[in-house]
Amino acid sequence: MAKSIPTPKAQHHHGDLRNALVQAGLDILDTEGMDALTLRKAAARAGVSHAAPAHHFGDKEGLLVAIATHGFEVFTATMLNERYKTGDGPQQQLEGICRGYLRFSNERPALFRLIFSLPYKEHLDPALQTASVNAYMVLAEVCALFEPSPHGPGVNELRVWSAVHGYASLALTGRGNTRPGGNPVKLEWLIPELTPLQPK
Amino acid sequence: MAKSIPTPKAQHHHGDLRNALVQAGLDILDTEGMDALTLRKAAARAGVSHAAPAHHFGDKEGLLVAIATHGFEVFTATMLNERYKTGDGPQQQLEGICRGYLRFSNERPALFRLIFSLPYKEHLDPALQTASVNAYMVLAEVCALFEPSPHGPGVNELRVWSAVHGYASLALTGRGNTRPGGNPVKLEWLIPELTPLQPK
DNA sequence: TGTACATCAGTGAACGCGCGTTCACTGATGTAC
DNA sequence: TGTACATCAGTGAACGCGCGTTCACTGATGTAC
Repeated sequence: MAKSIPTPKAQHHHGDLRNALVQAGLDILDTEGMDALTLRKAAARAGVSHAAPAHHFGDKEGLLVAIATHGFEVFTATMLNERYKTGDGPQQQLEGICRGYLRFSNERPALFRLIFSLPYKEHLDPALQTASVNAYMVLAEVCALFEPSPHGPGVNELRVWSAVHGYASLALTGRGNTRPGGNPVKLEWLIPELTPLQPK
Repeated sequence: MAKSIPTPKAQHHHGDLRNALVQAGLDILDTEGMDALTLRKAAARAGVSHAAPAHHFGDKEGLLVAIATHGFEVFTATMLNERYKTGDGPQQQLEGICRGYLRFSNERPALFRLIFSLPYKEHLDPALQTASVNAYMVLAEVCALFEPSPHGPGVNELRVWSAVHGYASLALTGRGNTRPGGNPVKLEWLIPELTPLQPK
């Protein structure tokens, strides 16, 4: 049995405040956007005094890093979730993760912007680094099902990534469909054509 | 002859304060970044009281729009400036404007982010709209030198734009060269291959 | 099992800061006659 | 050319705001014995 019955009254010890603050931050991003994301609002949404976040994150940057880390994890999960939906072939898998990419940027635009606004190389937070690399690995794994680019390793990944990231970014500012006619854009039009590996 | 000799002392009438404030804003963006761009700092850099900007721009949004408008014009000029540097052929022109695109994003990252962070469709400021469309027209004109995409009008533009915009954005966050080896990325690797029109 | 004590987590008040905006004002400019 | 007056552009003081951060504190938890 639990040591004490949790009452609706405020308890001094939250128990899982760190995660609660990250969740609060994600909620604020999704509902009010980046500018509204402050330590004070996150604390308020978590039901805690506004000085509490300092204990867990030190400063605001710390909270942003924690949120971005979680954001990359959600991002990775979204891509993986779409990966096999169309089929098992290399092309279907590639389309799947790109569809996941666009779904994430479309459904959680503020979070998408946040995770790609933190500088990559200088930032040494290990958890963030890991989460970021894991997201990239989803793409790299699928690209390994294709013939490597004649221009060198990683070039296929870069081409696909640039195309889908660019389209996602442009779409977020309302420039996704500047064509006169305006039929919906199909994902296949954007993804560079790669040659699947021949099974021996 | 001028009516009065301009003295180094502060004059009540600036004469060209609107442009001076836009220039001050551009300077701040280039040297200190987006977060440092405030009405008060722009006024200070223009050598004017901090309440002066309100007369010309109403509020902060107004200054941002004016800066972004100028930003689009510089962006357009940068692309045009590179357009013929490699050669007259369609492929060379296309590479040229893409090189200009990347040069602009690389040299003026904060300005680049600003012009693509203002929402496109909802924003009705006519000058900004015009400047933005003019930038797009540079790309559209060069794409007109190629066979139109079988998928419909504007699709070639969208593919090229997505690729180069995505690469530019990723490079700004330090993700432009994630490949193990790390040879410099060549522009031709990124641009989708289009078929030049056959001269009849 | 009970007690003493160290450690940890969250509180609440206070701090200074820079910000955008407002407003009555004043100095400069332009125009009518 | 000169005068009166309206209009315009920039001033400087003041306002309230929300923010991140600090700090002594208190309540809760965990541990040693």
